[in-house]
Order: sequence, then C-alpha cells, then structure tokens
Amino acid sequence: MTAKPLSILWFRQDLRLSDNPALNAAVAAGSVLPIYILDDVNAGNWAMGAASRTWLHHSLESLNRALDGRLRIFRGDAREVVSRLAASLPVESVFWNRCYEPWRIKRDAQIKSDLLDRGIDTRSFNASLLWEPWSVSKNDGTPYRVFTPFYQKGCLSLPTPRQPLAPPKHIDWHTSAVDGSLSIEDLELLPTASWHQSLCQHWQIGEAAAAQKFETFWQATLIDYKRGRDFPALDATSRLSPHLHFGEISPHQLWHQIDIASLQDRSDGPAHFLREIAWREFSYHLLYHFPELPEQNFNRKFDRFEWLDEPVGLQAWREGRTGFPIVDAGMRELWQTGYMHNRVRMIVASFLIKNMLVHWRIGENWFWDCLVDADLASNAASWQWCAGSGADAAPYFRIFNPVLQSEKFDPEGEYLLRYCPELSGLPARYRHKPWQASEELLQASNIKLGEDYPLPMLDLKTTRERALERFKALA
DNA sequence: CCTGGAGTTGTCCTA
DNA sequence: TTAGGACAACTCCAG
Repeated sequence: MTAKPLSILWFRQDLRLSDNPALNAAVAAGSVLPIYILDDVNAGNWAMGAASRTWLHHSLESLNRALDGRLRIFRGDAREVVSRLAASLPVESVFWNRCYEPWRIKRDAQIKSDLLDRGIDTRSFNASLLWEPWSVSKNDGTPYRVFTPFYQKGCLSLPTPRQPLAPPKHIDWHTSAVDGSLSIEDLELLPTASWHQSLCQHWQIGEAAAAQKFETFWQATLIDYKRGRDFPALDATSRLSPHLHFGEISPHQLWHQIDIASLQDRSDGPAHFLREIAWREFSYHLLYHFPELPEQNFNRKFDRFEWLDEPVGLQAWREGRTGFPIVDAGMRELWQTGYMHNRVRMIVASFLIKNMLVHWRIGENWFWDCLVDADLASNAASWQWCAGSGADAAPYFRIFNPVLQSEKFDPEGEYLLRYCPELSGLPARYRHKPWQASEELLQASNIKLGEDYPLPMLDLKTTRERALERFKALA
C-alpha cells in the first residue's frame, strides 16, 4: 500500500468545513493533517483578548468534534511550529486561508518563503472576504477612502464573489501521532469560571450554530432589519459578527443566500444587511492599505489633539457606572455577554471620545479585550470613525446625546432595564435620566441616587460644548 | 481640467 | 409643536 501525499491544513480564522477553499485543496492533494496554532508571539499588541479566547476555546472544540478529534493543536511562534512539522513529517504541501492583520500578513509571508525553500508546495486562499483588498481600487489605482463609492463602484462593478463551496464528501485524515501537539485545554484560553459561564450563556458557538443562526435570521428577522436594527431591545440584528470573525460562517455563504435582486431596492432589509457586510469589507480594505490603522490616526491632523487622562471616569465607563443609563447598560452588556448592540456601541464610543475626551485607542483596547467579535479591522475602523479621525468618519459636531438616543431607540427602557434593573421602579420617561426625577419619585421607586445607581459623572451640555470647541480648533 | 452634488448611524436653535 | 438650517472638510465621480 502506498501512502498518499501528506498535506497540512492550517486552520486560522476559518473554523469551518463548508466553503473552505484551503480544506478542499488539501483534500484534493491527498491525506490531510489539520492543525491550529495559537500564536501570541507574533501578535504584538494584538494578541487575542480574553473574550475572544473564550470563544476560540469553544469554537476549536466544536471544530475538533467535527474532525472526530483529529485537530492537532500547537502554541507559540507559528513560524517555528510549521518549520518543525515540515522537518519531521513527509509533508508535500501546506494550505491555508488568508488573514489580513498586518502582523499575520508579515508572518505568513515568511512562513511561505520558508516552506518554498524546502520545496513544499504552499498555497493560500480567500475564505473570509468577498473582495480581496488589493482588487478594489479607484480608477487612478489608489484605495478608496469613502464607503459608498467603495461599495457601489469599487466592489459591485467587480465580478460577483464566488459561490460557497460544498464541504468535502470524504477526507483522508492523517491519523498518526504528532510530536508536540497539545490539547485544547493546554492553550489555557478560558478566563475565570464565573465570567466564562456568564459569557457562554448567551452564545451557541461553532459552525453548525452559526448556520442555524443565519437561517433563522434570514427567514424571520431580515425582512424587518432596516427598521429593527436600531432598537437594542429587539432581537433584530444578526449577531453573526463573532461567527464571521472566527470564520464559522463565510461572507460568501451570506451573500449568496440573500437574494441579490434585492440590491435593486436599496431601501429594504436584505440590501441594508449586505451593506453592513460591505462595511466589514471596507474595514479590511482600510486595514490592508493603511496597516497602522489600529494604532495611528488615519487623519494625522488628529495627532495634535489633546485627549484627557481621567482614570477615575474611565473606570466608571468600563464598569457601566457613568450615571447615564444607556451608556451603563451598554457597558454592562459588553461585560456580561461579550457583545454590545451596534447602536449602543456608537453611543458609548461617542460618550468616551466626545464627552470624556478620552483617546479612541483606550476604547479600542477595552473593546478588544471584552468583545467576542473583536476584529482588528472592524474595531479600529469603527473607533476611528466615531472619533472623526477615520475614513469617511462622523463629522466632529456629531455628538450623541445619550438621553435623546435612549428615548428615541429604547423608548420604554426595556433594554436599559435588562442591564440596569435597579431603575425598574421608575416611570419609563425617567429611566433615561433618573437624576431628573423628583425626590419623592425616587423614594417611591426605592432608588437613592449615588448609592443604588450613580449620579451622572459629567454634564452633557458643557462637555459637548468643550468637545465642539476643541475639535473645531483642529481645523 | 473644472465643477457641482452627494455622502451610515446627530443635535440644537430658531422661526 | 415642528421643520429647516447650521454645524466642516474632504473624497469621489459624473457631466
């Protein structure tokens, strides 16, 4: 019996078996050794945060189950791990799907070069973007800086993204033991037991769960997405972001499930959802062409801005104790579930940046640690968008008023009460601004401001004026 | 080459 | 009570 040629399939942010081009290529090439490497060595400032690690733990377990326990796990510098494997096994080829974080691009180029030097066939594939960042450019060849022309002209005029690939029917796995491989537990991805349990109550993790969630969204929720997505109390968004981030589902699977004809009518739910998918593409486009996006102002004019350093207020923001219920509810949602509704993300970001005058990178770092969907491209692009320093950013004078936003998008305070239940005794109109309730009302509601719920940590009007003044001075 | 219109997500003031 | 304008600057592109 002659052994088939051996291929390594390196899973990264593509933790799925369906629509996985690298997997299909590896299967076509012979027997397959599937590996995962936790590489904190090359990640610099952007090693995965705590919430992401929790998700990863469960996603790897799910993938490993789908692989009948054949996933081989490693930890450390991926360049060393891959070299060691290539030296110790009769590997003829290595396949992976591309990632786009600057540190991964650099690392992967080195690894590819190492492997080619050894005469090992090494190929990468596109599994997580509808359009490769280098394939979209303006007529003059430079990258887009504005979303709408990026999407309408840059993306939609290119050939339609490929159809999703079916999972392989039969896979010939490499089954012998591999030196140095670890268990998933050895990666030590889980945080304290209580936080882990709290996070995991809210999520079903893995490829099958992602497909199920999308199916439900597509059938029941998408039709009303345009209107509903602004209301955090409704379950009107897809909540697919962490699944997309870890590649449990691909944008191609979403794109082709949704009737492309709906694009004709830009006002409806499906078209708006596809635009959100395109915003994810835009973030990757920006990160690819401006790799310093996570660390530096996209608009360097903002380098002159003098942010405040307010550790006391900052901790209140992180812990959801600002005294502004919509802000506090959002920050508590983040902590308890690893997620925050998109509308509320904008509100808490505007509050930190504009009212508190804290650098967007502080917010970016907190989200990086707490979000199960933490994604270098989307997180950096979105924080810079809110700060006004980013591409196609919000104008400096757009400062969210957390009370008005709360009244408009959570009129009954239903979302607020989910995370700030101590306000439940108040009539709806005062849930958005408990400090305006009379002493009698507060007493009747069993609330002592400053004890049961914080007093507002700042004055909205004066901090707004301060921000307008300072941001205007940048011009 | 020039020009005008349009552009994810808001708030406040004035009439 | 409500609607319209002001609050910038810049990018992109069609004409």
